[in-house]
Formats: sequence, structure tokens, C-alpha cells
Amino acid sequence: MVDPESKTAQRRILTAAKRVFLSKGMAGARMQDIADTAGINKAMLHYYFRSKQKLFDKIMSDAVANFFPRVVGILNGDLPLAEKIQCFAAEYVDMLLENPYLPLFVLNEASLHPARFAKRWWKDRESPFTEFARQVESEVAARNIKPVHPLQLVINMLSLCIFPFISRPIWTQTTGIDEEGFRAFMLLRKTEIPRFIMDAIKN
Amino acid sequence: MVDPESKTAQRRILTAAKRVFLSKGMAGARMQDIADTAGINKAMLHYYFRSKQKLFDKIMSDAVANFFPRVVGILNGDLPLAEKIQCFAAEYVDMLLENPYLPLFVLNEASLHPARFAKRWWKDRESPFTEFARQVESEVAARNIKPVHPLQLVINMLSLCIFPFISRPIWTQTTGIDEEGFRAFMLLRKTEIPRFIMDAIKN
DNA sequence: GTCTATACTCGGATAGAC
DNA sequence: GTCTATCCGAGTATAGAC
Repeated sequence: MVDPESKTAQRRILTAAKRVFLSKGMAGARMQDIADTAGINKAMLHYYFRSKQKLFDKIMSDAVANFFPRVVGILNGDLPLAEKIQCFAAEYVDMLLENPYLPLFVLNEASLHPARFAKRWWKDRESPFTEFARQVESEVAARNIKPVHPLQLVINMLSLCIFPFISRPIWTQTTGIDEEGFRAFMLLRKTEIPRFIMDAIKN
Repeated sequence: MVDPESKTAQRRILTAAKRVFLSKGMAGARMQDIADTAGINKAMLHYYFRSKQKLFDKIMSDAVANFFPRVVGILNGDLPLAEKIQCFAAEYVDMLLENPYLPLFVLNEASLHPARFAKRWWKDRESPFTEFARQVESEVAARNIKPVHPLQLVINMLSLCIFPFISRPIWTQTTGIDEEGFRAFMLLRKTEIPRFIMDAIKN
């Protein structure tokens, strides 16, 4: 149940919808469940947002807006490579500690409706890695780091930050780590990931 | 449509169910869709498998059996560390090139029903990483590799192999890579991942 | 074993009073 | 804006003929 005191019904609905959609997905979510969580009537959902699809789209839109840009901004900033990688890992891990369901939610949508995803939530975004790729190539040319394909480096950075959150349920199960243990594990990774990457590529 | 000539109806149903469940998930899959894909009547599904849930469980059971053990076998084998990492990446990438939907399918189930997942599909499996952890620690003690937490190394290996497949739709979208390009990209990673990891940890 | 027809439930959406 | 009551399509499951 979302805090019933919190301002408008509209706001409560969005909070509830986010919680339900992110954990159950579009197909698995129930409007009744969202209504209960928001502490309001099911009919109100349709009053504020005409359909389940429209409500879902709103949530997905917000999710995409969180998932990418903050971090693309770091990649395209003007920090030196090493600091950039540190900053990237720290930002991403912190964000995902706050929003652990976000990756699976977005990745499921992209996997289920690739065309729709591209059209609706990518659209006019330009390729976000060209700036970073240039920087990597110049570092390679200067012999500061080993020759490495920039895109391989980017997907490595993303993988190391995001995957642990996606696999958390299996990971805690197989290793016997509990929830606080996982949090500590990920906080450690904020420094471990950059160290691992820099050790891998520095000359 | 599954090859209508292929042996028993039972077999065709399983093939069709795998295809539909893996791409749509439990909640999004439709029995009618599975029946059409198998080229048989919807009632036959219930004749062979009493319910949607039972059919899903069968598919999930097979999926879990593919997702883990082959690779846990490598981790617990008696290869030297470097070869083990090479072998691990090659095996996993090859397997996922054949079954690209497998990770998201299994991870969704684990995320949606953690308790059920643990009970039903984990059960009597022992912790699969202790053997490998011992090996890593002995390599660290021998000063062959840098001090590294074994579990951090394991999750790194898994992340680097699996995540690119999960994020493929977004990745191809943002980079402009097409499907053959992605395949080439992943085949490259079969050697890039072990090189990256070894560079990161070797003394 | 395979089909057609149908029962039954669930859940998204709307009508209409207040 | 908020509620109750209800409609109606979709989808799982079963009955029963062949």
C-alpha cells in the first residue's frame, strides 16, 4: 500500500503502478493490484489513464528516462578515462541499488517488442557511445591503454554493473548471501569494477 | 509452426511450448499460440499436460538444466585457471548463441518467484562455486594472480558472458549493429572475455 | 488420440449515481 | 472526482462425439 496521505490520487497511482509493473511486468500486472496498492478504486485508474496500456507506457517512459541518460551523460563528459569509469560504476550501482527491478523491466520490454521499443523510446536519441569511443581510441593511440575495441569495453562496463542486479535472486540463492550481504557485495563492486577494468586495459 | 512431420504430438508440443514460453514468458504466453505453433488442437495440450502451469514447469525444468550444470561442470573441473576461464567463456557463449532467450526466461522466473524457484529448481544442488573459489585462492596465495575475491571473479565471468545476450535488442539498436554483426561481436568475445579477465587479474 | 463445442473464470473497461 | 455495479472479451479448461 502506497502512503495514503501522499498528495494527489494521480501521484499515488503512478507510484503504485511503478511498483506493480516493475515487479510483475505488463502481462503479469493486474489493474486491481495497482488499485489496491494505491489505496483507491479500480475505476479511478481508467479515469486518470484511459487504459492499462497507457498507464504502462507512462511507467516505461519514466523507466527508460532513468535507465540511460544519467549514465550516458557521464560517458560523454570530459573526465579522463579512469575517472570516467569510476564515476560510471559508482553512479550506476547506486542508481540500481535504489531501483533493483529497473533493468529486467526495461530489458523485457525491449526483448518483447524490439520494434516498438526502438520507435517509441529511442527515437531521436543519437548513438550514445561515439564520443566515448573516440576517447578510448585516442588513449589507445597514446599507448596509455592496451588496444581494445571501444564497444567491447562499453558492453563490459555495462555487464559488470547491471548483471548482478538481474541475477540477484539466483545469486543469493546459490551463494547463500542474504539481502544485506548482497548490498555490501555491490557497494564493494563500486570500487572493484573500476579496478578490474583498469587492470585489464592499462599498459 | 513446428515441423508437422516431426514424430509424436508430445514432442511437437514441447518444441512449440519452448518457443512460445521463452519468448513471451508464462503470463504473456497463450495456449492457443502454442497449439497453433505445434500445428495441433488446443485440447491436445490439456490432454498431454493437464494445465498451462504443468507445461510451463516442464519447459522451465529443461531450461534450468541447460542454463547451469554444463558450465558448473567446467568451473569444478581440474583445468588450470586460465584454461578454465577460456573454456567457460567459449562454452557459455556458444550455448547462448543457440539459446538466446534462455537467460531472460530463467532470470524472470527467479525474480518473479524466488522462493518457488529455489525450492523447485534448486533444491539439492550444493553450492557450485566452492571448488572454483578454492582454486582461485590458491592461485592468489601462490602470487600467480592479484588478490581477488573469488565470488567477485565468478560474477564478473557470468556478467561478461550472459549480459550481452540479455541486452541484445537495446544493444543492436543503440550501436546500429545488425543480427549477423551481433553474432560476429559475440564470437569475438569468446576470446576477448578471457583475455580481458586474465589481463585484469594476472600479476 | 484427435477433434468441436462449450463451460467458466478472470480481468480490463464502462455506465451511471452521487 | 469518487464510488458501485456491470458488461464483455479473452483465455484456460473440460465434455463428449468420433
